[in-house]
Amino acid sequence: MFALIDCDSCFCSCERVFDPSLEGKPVVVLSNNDGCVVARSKEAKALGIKECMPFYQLAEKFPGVKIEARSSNYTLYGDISSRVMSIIRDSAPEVEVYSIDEAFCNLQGMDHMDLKKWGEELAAKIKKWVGMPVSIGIAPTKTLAKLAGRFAKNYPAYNKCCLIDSEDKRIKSLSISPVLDVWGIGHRFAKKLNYYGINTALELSKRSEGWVRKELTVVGLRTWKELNGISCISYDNMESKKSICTSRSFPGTVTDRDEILTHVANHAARCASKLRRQKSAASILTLFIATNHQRTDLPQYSKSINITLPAPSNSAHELILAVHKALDVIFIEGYKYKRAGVIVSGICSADAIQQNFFDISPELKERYRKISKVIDAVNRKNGDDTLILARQQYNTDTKTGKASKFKNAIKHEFRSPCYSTNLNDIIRVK
DNA sequence: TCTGGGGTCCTAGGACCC
DNA sequence: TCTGGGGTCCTAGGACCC
Repeated sequence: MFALIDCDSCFCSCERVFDPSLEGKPVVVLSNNDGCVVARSKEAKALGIKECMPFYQLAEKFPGVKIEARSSNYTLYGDISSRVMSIIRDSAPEVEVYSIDEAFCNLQGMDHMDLKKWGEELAAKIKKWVGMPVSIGIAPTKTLAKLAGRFAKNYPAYNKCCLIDSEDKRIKSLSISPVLDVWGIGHRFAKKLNYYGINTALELSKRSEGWVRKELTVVGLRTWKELNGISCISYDNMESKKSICTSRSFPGTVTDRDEILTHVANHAARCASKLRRQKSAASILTLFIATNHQRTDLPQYSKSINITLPAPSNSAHELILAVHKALDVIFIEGYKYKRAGVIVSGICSADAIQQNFFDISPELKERYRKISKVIDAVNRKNGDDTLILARQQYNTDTKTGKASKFKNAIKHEFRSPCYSTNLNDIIRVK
């Protein structure tokens, strides 16, 4: 059996942990640049606020309604999440952290227990110890556990935990679930299925294997098997990512090549730091730049390019060198750019890097490695971006001579304090 | 008139997830 | 004025190789 533990309105609940006045009110959390809604409390969902709704439209669509908005504060959410995950790890033998607000547990060897009771107690413990409300679904496959989790979330009678442990319960739950509610079926597939007269999960599960393979590819086929009780989405610890991406939209638009270079240099440095944190290195770097695709009235341009590095690397120096080369190839003067990003892939362990004869000298490599180590140590202690490479700075203040990294900085107008991780914020709150 | 079969790599895009 | 960011996996077409 698998259990899915899912935080209820995760980001909104995190905000409420430290600001109980938000309890019972419609709360939304916004994306970077306060662009659009990425999380909604139950009350906000009830109002009809849709996921990904642009923030500025809230006032137009809900005049006179008091909606509490917060800018996203990932430092806070990450810390609360790790507390929740650590309680889950103490309660189950095998835990797979699926996302910031979800974890799967493999309950193998716990068959003798009352799993419904186990789930209810775990949910109560997480609420009591961290203040985070969670819903738990338990079933023979992950896809069915996800479905059970939805029932636990939507019907208070389940007391935060829904168990699908018999054929009757499986059929019943599939028969009342629209296909769109199934994990792995998105809007496109749902529309297609509806076209063929398939509206419930049960109807999908009764189609032939060959038909599902043809219409929904091998991915859909896995979902179909899982709905039929055959577990085939295996345990994946996801500790080492296969690709790492850092990208941002610019608050306005950018036309200057050098300014874009500075942005992507920062993205590259961030990728390097993420690679070092998971003790790996990447051999391929992808750079992409794009104009604002929503502004159909403006000329559009979107381009990406792959650079194969001479040898896998996790040093900011080498990745920045690569984005510099990459940008020279794809940048075209004259467009209003809105977004740029760096993806690193071809990831291997940092201890097992295959040397390349044509790479930079081992002495230089060693210097870069030492510099990275110092950067990590300083930034761990003093906060991200305390120490950066020169290429990452936007300009130098002519009066003070100090480097500024915050030209065109991201907007976070309604950001809550980092209550649980930043000493100054903790003191201020007290 | 008549032109194979098998493979890799790259690019681009689509679909899904949170 | 104002529309996010980070992932995974799959497919299709083109270029190129033998």
